[in-house]
Amino acid sequence: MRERSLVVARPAVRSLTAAVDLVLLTPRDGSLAVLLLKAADPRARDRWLLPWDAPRPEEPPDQAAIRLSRGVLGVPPAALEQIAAFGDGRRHPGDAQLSVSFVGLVPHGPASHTTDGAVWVDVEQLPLMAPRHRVIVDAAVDVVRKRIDQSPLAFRLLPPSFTLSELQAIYELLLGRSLHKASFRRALQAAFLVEPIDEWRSEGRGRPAQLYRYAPKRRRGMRRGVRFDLISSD
Amino acid sequence: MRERSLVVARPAVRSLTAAVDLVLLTPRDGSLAVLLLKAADPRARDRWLLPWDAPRPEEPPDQAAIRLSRGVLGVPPAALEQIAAFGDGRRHPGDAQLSVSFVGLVPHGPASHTTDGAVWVDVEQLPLMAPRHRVIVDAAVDVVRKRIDQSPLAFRLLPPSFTLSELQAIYELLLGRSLHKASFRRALQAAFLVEPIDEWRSEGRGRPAQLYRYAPKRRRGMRRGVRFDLISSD
DNA sequence: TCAATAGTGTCTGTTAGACATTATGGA
DNA sequence: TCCATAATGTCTAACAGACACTATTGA
Repeated sequence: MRERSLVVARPAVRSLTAAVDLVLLTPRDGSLAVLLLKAADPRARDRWLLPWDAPRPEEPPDQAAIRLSRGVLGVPPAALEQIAAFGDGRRHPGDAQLSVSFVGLVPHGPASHTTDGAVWVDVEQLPLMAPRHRVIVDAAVDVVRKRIDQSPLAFRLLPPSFTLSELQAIYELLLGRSLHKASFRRALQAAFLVEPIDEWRSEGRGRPAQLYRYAPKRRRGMRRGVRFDLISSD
Repeated sequence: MRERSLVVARPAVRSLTAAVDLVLLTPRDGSLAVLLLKAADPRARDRWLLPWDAPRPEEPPDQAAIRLSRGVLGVPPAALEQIAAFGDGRRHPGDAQLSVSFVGLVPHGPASHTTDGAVWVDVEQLPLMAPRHRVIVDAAVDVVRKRIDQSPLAFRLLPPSFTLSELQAIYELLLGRSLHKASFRRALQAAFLVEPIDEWRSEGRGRPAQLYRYAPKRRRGMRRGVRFDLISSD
């Protein structure tokens, strides 16, 4: 078996064309929006693009993602997570063989100052895009939904002090479903994630809401038994 | 801001050196083992390596990972999941700028036939390796533990028919902790993942165990409220 | 006073985990 | 017979989700 000994021999690195593709998400009008750029050339095959670029020499991919965010928004994202590397046949706007993709979360405030040609689009109403960019956006939303209960992503979208209703709204947006108010607050208490500060905020009509701040205490003990939720049917 | 308009202009792809690195895991002696290769050159900086290679022209990274597995084991892995792309400063044995890494699961049977220079090593007792390979192995175990309850990874490590005790042992191995027998079986029943076949297997002393086969029915409804387990402390 | 939102108390069905018990083979 | 393993029944504490209720403001 010649194939098998080849592997033990010293492999040699090889070059390929690579891009860093960035999915910036922000809460907007009660739903999640992704930042898309309009192609400079109107005759371009793909009218709408994710921000992307080739990493510069010696530049790690996550640094390239941050640079992309600064380029379109002027600020780095409040949270940045790698999605995956996509290198299948699906077409990339720059025909990169490999796409290292990231998802960045952006709070609502600074999100409005974008460069020309950049628009926030509801993730449920995407326009026609390059096939690879399309799957990257879908994967980005999946990544956020899977990691939200294991990293403080939601808090990065809020100012230092916030009401529990605001926090719940962010969770509902990122998870894509509504949560039960009392259960949400009980779970929060049990997790020792937030603590109340001595301030209240009155917003229009109802009773003023107490403000909280993110103050994670030591993590709780082990999670319990195996849950077989959401098993994919292979 | 000149920086900002640069992004809207058409980026150009650029080449960089890339590798595909593969973490093959198998159950062995009651713990998880990873396949390492001994460096061909004994004066090499890194004595122990993960199987890796540059992807061939036009070859998707996952295909390169399967090719690597065939090279060292003669067979493709029973399950393959992408870990991530690592492109930070940590040193790679081939000095690749970017590592697209995969974790493959291999059942115990065929796992013994390895090429010369390939050994199975307990993941808890890793030898000195290149820094990037070290973080890739750690990330591989994390990926398996996070995806095991959302994809049928455990079943890929078992023959078509198996006892529930064998299945539980695989879960315990992959999760790295012991599970409660009655709860495990209840969860299994509730998930409609397996069905009994009309066979029993007697193994040594005790009562013979009924054999089961993997037969996932339609997935269950939504999972319930937010769980704040295992929140990382930022 | 009403409307609207914040926040809490209580009940119920589900279930994880503990424990005990039965079942069934081999030594 | 004793022992080891399989498999199941029962109890309890924890908890998600539902519902109702109180609290507190602006209109």
